[in-house]
Amino acid sequence: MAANKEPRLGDVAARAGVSVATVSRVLNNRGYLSEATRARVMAAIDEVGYQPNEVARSLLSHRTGTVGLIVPSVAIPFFGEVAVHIEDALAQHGLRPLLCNSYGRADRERDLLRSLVGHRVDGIISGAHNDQLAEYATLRRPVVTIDRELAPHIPNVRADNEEGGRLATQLLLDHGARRPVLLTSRSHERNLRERGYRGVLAEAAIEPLVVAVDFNLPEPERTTAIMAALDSVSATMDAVFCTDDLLAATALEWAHRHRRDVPGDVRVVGFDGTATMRRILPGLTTIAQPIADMCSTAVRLLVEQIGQEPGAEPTPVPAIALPVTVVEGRTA
Amino acid sequence: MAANKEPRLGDVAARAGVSVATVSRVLNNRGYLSEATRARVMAAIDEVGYQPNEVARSLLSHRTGTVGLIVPSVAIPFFGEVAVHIEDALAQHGLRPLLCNSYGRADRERDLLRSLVGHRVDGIISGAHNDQLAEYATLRRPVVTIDRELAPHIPNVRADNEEGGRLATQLLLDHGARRPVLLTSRSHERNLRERGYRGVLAEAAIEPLVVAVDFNLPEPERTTAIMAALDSVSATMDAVFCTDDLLAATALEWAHRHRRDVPGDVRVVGFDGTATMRRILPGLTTIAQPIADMCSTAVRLLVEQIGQEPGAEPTPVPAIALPVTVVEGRTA
DNA sequence: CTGAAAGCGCTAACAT
DNA sequence: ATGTTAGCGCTTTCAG
Repeated sequence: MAANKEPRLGDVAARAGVSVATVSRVLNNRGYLSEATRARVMAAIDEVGYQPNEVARSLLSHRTGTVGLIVPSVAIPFFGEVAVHIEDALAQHGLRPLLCNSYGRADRERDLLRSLVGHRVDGIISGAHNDQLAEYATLRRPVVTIDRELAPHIPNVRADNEEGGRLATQLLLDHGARRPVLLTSRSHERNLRERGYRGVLAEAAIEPLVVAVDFNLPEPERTTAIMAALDSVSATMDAVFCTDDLLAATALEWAHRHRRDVPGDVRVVGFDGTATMRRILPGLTTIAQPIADMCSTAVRLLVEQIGQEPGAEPTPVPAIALPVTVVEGRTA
Repeated sequence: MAANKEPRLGDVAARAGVSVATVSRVLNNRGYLSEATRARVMAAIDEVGYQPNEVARSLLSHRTGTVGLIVPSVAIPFFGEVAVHIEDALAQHGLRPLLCNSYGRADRERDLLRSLVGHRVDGIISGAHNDQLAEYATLRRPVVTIDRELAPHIPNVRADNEEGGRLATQLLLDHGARRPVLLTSRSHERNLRERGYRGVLAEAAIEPLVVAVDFNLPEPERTTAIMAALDSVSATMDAVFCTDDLLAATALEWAHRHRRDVPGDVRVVGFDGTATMRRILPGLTTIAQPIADMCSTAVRLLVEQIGQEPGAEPTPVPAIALPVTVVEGRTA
């Protein structure tokens, strides 16, 4: 195994017979250089296989080129896809994500934040699900959230969840459902997908029926809970709008176990529409979030904040909601 | 937005009325300290909300506390799960992963490696799929691969793929299949899952039937290609062993479209058995890789290499193959 | 027990 | 056009 000693600027300088400053200049393409020395330095650089030490550069520039990416778990298809697109968008700005899985635990997220600040990340993109962590307020670092309202002054990018809820519910009604139930992870005022669902049902004068199963329950409790929740409304409903595709998958399994035909006996619509999910369950009818757009937007907002670094005016950026699309499958 | 100026050691020192050296000592718990000053410094530390600058520490210690994690894409369930477990295992050693998606492109992987070395990551864990990138040989940095033979001296952790191939194939035969086809992403001598498949068929005196569809084809070409591949063997086969669960999902869709009952007309077995996949397609019969074990083993090997840093004896670590398990679903 | 000072690898004045 | 030097924020001898 090669000795772990990377060549330094001085090694290149010595080799090229110039000073470190000169090497630094050709590296950063700054100031006046004679073609001759530039060439000589270039040669020396790849003779010794020199690669600038970004750590040293960071110390001076106060920029590490890294961004903390916090998600509940990249094993969840939605966040896996988010991670890919974020990484891609960051790369276009010469940034790399430090991956953090919070598992939905507030304590872990707190530790992660400390660690990221310690590493002096240039910014943080948070898609975690713990609402309102006070720590974010005192971070002294640019933050952008994905599908999560953290605080009024923190930019938030998300899909148009309420419209998505409306589209899903309307689609079920259009296909003949009379009693669509909402299966979600947390039912509350600010659940916009739920609000869309309730809105459409109100117009249609249909009584809403909501069942909730906590997103962060461990398996197999979660699956059991979902099954039980569906059992509890089984007699009265003829369709399910699931606020994410994973719930929808379990709803399909529930129907299968109960010999209920989909969409004949019960219609199912999901939410998220990740590429992976559509590959695994191509038949699933769902509402697709514009993940790639959301991610490039989030990165753009973050980079803008990083750009005006010091402590400039907050440039008010309200929540940005991007349009969703209906993916017609054969489950609704 | 708060000014992006983190407090420095000097700020704490001034506040506590001591020198920076003393603050450094309490931070690192080194040398002799009077309880009085220690307490005073501690107080000062959290009065100013001090958080050590890891960048500066890294410059001195030659350790960044970061590890490059290269995978084709965390949006792929297997690699998403790998990423989660790697992050978890790294965290136990105070390390964080810098996430890199190679999309299976060798040129991108080359760039990623350069960038990671530039960032002076403490090590690299590679689960990417481009075989034999020469760059790895000259990395001067600890490397461990997951499910990938890079070079004889680079430790590799993987599932017992050949045994998995055998188990899958045997299971199909046991369930009555007479002509199981292998659907894989690349057919060749060193495809161990394929070797297991061929081995069992040889014993049973059944002619193997292999169709391959490149893993890195973009959608929707890939799905089309898989469908076509299955069409091409449709008449002669009665079962499919897919070398990953994504292929299996598409095989199920193929059967659905052709009104072929599963497992009545055609039996399907997959490979990987990630938690996510099992949640989405709980009925799928598959061979589960011990992902958590593989990841903690990979991290352990990496940390050992990092520990003996300089350029010590390579401590020969042959490929480690961990046992797989059969997940009985209802597709075989 | 604590402080002063050197230096990690690099960039940016300031000289020459 | 190129070299010298002073830090970036921290740890670590070496003094005291």
